[in-house]
Amino acid sequence: MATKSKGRQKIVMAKMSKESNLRVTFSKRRCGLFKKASELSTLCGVEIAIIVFSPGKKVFSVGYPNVEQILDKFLNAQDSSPMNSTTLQLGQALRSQRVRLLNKELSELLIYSEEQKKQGEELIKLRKQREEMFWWEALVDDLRFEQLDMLKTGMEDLKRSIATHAQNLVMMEHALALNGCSTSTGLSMTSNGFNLGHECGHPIVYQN
Amino acid sequence: MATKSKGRQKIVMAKMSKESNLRVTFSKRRCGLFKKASELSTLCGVEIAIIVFSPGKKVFSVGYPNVEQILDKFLNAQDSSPMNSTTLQLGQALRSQRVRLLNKELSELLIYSEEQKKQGEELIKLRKQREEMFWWEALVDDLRFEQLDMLKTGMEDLKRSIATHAQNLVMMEHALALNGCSTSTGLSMTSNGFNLGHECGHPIVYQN
DNA sequence: AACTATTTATAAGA
DNA sequence: TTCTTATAAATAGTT
Repeated sequence: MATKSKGRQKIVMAKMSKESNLRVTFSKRRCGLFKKASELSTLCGVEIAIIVFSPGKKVFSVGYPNVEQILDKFLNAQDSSPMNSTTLQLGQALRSQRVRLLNKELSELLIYSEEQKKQGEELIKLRKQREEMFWWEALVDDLRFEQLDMLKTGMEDLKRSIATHAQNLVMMEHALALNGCSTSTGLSMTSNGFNLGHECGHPIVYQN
Repeated sequence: MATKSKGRQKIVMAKMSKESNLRVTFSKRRCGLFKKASELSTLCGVEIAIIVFSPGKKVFSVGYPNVEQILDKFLNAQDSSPMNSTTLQLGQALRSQRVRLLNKELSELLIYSEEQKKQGEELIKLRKQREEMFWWEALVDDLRFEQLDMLKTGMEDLKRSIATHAQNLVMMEHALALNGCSTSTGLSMTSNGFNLGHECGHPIVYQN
């Protein structure tokens, strides 16, 4: 009786030439691989994840207990620096590879947005996260970039001079008013206290 | 002659009880698994990544062509929204699951930093990425938070009033000088042009 | 780490 | 595709 088959034959370790053979081999070996992974996880009680892209670019994945969790652990574990175990979780996340990577990506996104000279969603999100600074940025947005450098010097001088000249300016405002100039939009309109005290010995407050 | 060994025996699929056996089995099977993955990748020309945590919590990983690249592809592939294929890569990254996740983490980090009332490294990094706004933030840093709200109103009024009052202020400076007051730190010291033109019909420039 | 009897995976053919 | 079969490969228990 002739043998029904030659049985399993040794194959060379190189990309298979026949497309049809390749596809069936991929399916068989992928199943075998996933089974081995399952067994390893069960026998040794360890976590494992596998991601495979098929010849047709479809993605297959398994994970014990699940893929996402293991990827997260892996990505964060890349930070090998030994540190105080009492450090807050957020403190750890701060230094993690993943966050550093994302900072890099964010940086690229921000540069991209700026190069495109439009305010991207990311910039807006970041602004919302820092609400106490929001108004500054809104103010800056109102000015063209070419004006900022000049404005910078002007404002810095202004900041220094306002405190020392405050009382003089109030006096001058009064003098102007006597001269018939409108003060309806002037400095003295400020209804809140206007305090630059940390550079002065004592707060100087404008009032109507 | 007695058989030297009983050979390979069938085992039950459950966590191995003997710690020593478990560790050696983990090593053997992990090697076997990685070899199978390598073969699958070579034979079928596909991308594959495996991540395993050992019983001792050490992380082992392989990837063809490399782990990070495959994880990135996998994470981004999770974003199933079909979109214009001509969209820029950065535009795609903008919408990717990974970036969204990192934005969330960054947001939490920023909130955390602010709650701790200290300027964290992340805030500083973000500042450096937006250098054209850097000086504004440095200025703000010089002021205590409680002062900011008052300063806000003051500065907004100031911005509006400076343009219309510019010439009047110059006049007043001169008047003050005549009155014997020092002008060494005054507004008129500004040596650059100081332009707030976009709110005025034409630029108004201070000069000595 | 090496050995070997067995189990398990799978290439080829139907 | 799925099933079969002969053989290659992996590995449990032992040294």
